[in-house]
Amino acid sequence: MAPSPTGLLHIGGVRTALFNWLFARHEGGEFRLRIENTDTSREVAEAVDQIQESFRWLGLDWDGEVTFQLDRMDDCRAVAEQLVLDGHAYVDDGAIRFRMPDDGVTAWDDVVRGRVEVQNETIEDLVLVRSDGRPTYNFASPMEDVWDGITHVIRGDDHVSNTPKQIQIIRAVGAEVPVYAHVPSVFGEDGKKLSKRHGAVSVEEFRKDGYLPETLLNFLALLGWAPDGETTIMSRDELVERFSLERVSSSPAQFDYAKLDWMNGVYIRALEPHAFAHALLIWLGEQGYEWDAQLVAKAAPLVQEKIQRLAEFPAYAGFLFHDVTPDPADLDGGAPVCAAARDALASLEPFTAEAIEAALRAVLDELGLKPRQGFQPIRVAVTGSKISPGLFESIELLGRETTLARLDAAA
RNA sequence: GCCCCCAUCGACUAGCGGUCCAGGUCACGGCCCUUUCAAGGCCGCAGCACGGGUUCGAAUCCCGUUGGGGGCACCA
Repeated sequence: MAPSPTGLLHIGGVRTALFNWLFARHEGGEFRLRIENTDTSREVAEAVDQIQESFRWLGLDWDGEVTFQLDRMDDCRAVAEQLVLDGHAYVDDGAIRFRMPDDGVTAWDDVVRGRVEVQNETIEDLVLVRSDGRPTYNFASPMEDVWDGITHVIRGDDHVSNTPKQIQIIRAVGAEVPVYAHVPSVFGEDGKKLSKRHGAVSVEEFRKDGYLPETLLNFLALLGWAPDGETTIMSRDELVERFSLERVSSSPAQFDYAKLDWMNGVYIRALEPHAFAHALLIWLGEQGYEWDAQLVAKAAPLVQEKIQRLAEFPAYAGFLFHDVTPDPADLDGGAPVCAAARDALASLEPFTAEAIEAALRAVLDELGLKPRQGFQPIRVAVTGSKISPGLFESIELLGRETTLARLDAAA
């Protein structure tokens, strides 16, 4: 995987990285991370760290040290000078250009696209080394592939047109040409390039929105690849075990946020309760919430089946951590029930969900209210919202004192 | 403008000549369950872009049309 450090890691780039990683892990090979920073003018200072942090969070571990393209500037220059000596390149306006063949074709068997042939006459003599001495991407990249012993280059299909150029260079230096696999791009929901207006696009944004890394990997793997027609949910290990480049589709896919949400819900529900609580705690911490960990852990099971993203937790369970201000309209004439509920709960023992339910149902019976009519005002009074976790469990967690105060206020 | 690529339900896909009047998942609609919201269960809607071939037989192979995308830098 060879990102350029121009900003946050894009989700499309992650998918390309994932395919590389899955392929390497499946084959028992190595997954290498290289930063392509030859364009110093576009480099963003923190990008290198952020990219690595994103990969770490996703669990896409790379082998060996991260390499930087710019570190091999001198090596590239030396090769370019040799190519000039060999007659494969020439000096032009201070830059060094590669001499492309004028006829014939350059071809390769792309693992996802099949045989690709390009007429050499359509390829111009590309710049190897700029007049300021820095190598260009199309020169440094294949040279590094050679030096690093890269056997498989799996990248976005925007590189298809670069491939014949790189192959020519590799041949000119007498090295072995790697296997290429060009994976199609990922589009937004309008079929256009995935961009900000579609929603989250960087790994950091998905993380902030409360998606789990395993969801992202599973979802991304299915964008352009499928093991069969049935399987949808696959663990990291299963993905590694079943992945094959040959089954990567050659047609582009659209990013479906609704399906991502559904899948994240599946993963959240599959978590062990303590693991879910842990994920919640980590997320809350990252987002700057300073909520009581004990209470979060207790609240977690109440919402685990209800939310699809960790970021929904504050809206569902916030009433346990701060005051609420119910909309009077939502109380909908429920003052009498709230008053009766207050009395019923005032000295209830034990103050448990089970006992609370029994007591409140008795109240509704007395007032001749249906559950739907009676519980809703109480819910609004206690949680401040018409939508909440289970009412009785919520009340138990909230505690008697706060519950009575809120019922009083509503009454 | 010049090269190149792609094309199955709204979306992701299975299908690699007969087992497909096309299967799975999301979304959507209905019903059930139910203290709200979810979750869950059941049912449903919906597709081989179009036109020619090849073949006994095509979603699957070939050609064209249309539509979409990518590339053509001293960017990566």
